[in-house]
Amino acid sequence: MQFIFDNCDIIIQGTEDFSLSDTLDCGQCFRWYSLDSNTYTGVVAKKHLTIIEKDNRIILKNTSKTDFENLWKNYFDLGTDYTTIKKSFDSNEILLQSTHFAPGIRVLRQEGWEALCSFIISQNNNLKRIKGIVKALCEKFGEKLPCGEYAFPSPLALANSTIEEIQTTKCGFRAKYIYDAACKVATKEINLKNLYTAPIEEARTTLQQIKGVGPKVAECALLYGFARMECFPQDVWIKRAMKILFPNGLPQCANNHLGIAQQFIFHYARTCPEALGLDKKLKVN
DNA sequence: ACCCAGGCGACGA
DNA sequence: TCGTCGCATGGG
Repeated sequence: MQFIFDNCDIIIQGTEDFSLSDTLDCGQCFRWYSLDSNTYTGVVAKKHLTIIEKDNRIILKNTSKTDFENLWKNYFDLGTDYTTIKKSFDSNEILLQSTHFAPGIRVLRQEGWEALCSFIISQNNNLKRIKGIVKALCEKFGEKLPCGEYAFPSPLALANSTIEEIQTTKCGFRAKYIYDAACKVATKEINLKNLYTAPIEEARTTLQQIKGVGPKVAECALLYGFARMECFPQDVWIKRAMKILFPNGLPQCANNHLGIAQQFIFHYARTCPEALGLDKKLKVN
């Protein structure tokens, strides 16, 4: 993978391990929208970005070398060698199929608070509604940026609001959970900075002190928001896949990259359940 | 009308 | 400790 700085654009060459649709539409993030089949736009950390994919290149439009080095390179985890990781999965047939199905998936390194809040919203919900609620939350409580887009709301902005106000975003019963998370984070009762390096069990326990955060939401927040690649969120799709495709448990070759394996399996299972025998009526609890 | 959605908390046994 | 049920809202 090579990076070329062309005026205000960043051109990424060698994109066999990076596809916008695979990465941004695989269910891990909620603030990216496709304008057409090869253009996406989104906001991360108060920065708005348009990205184009064409001719085996990915172009970050109208940004800067500073933002690329300080934000985007880390956000898209461009320093990690996915070729080697995917190769390590090849000894298992199902993992091989899942990496071949969407070879351009990369697990994003999202902001911690945004990931935590977004995955609280994700519970008993679907992707379209999650994105709609997150969008409404940003527009109501987030800082308006010069470009006209909105940043993800700070914990303090939500803690200074009320459950009733938060409910206007149509998040339903999750409003009280969002509020509790915002209060605990804003007051530093829970210090998110510790979660990057704390022992993983301690990090899980800490997050589950928040109302509405159980094992699954905590696991997602840690994986997507705090780069804890040893996490393996088990939602209904992963549970179905485990039952049918991995009845004897995950193969050992997945152990060093559980979070990445999970994302490939999740996307494969959710996108083509029939071909894999993953009937939606399959009970997993 | 009914069921489901990247679950979780409350409650009863 | 473990199973069951309700939960807000919208789409199929």
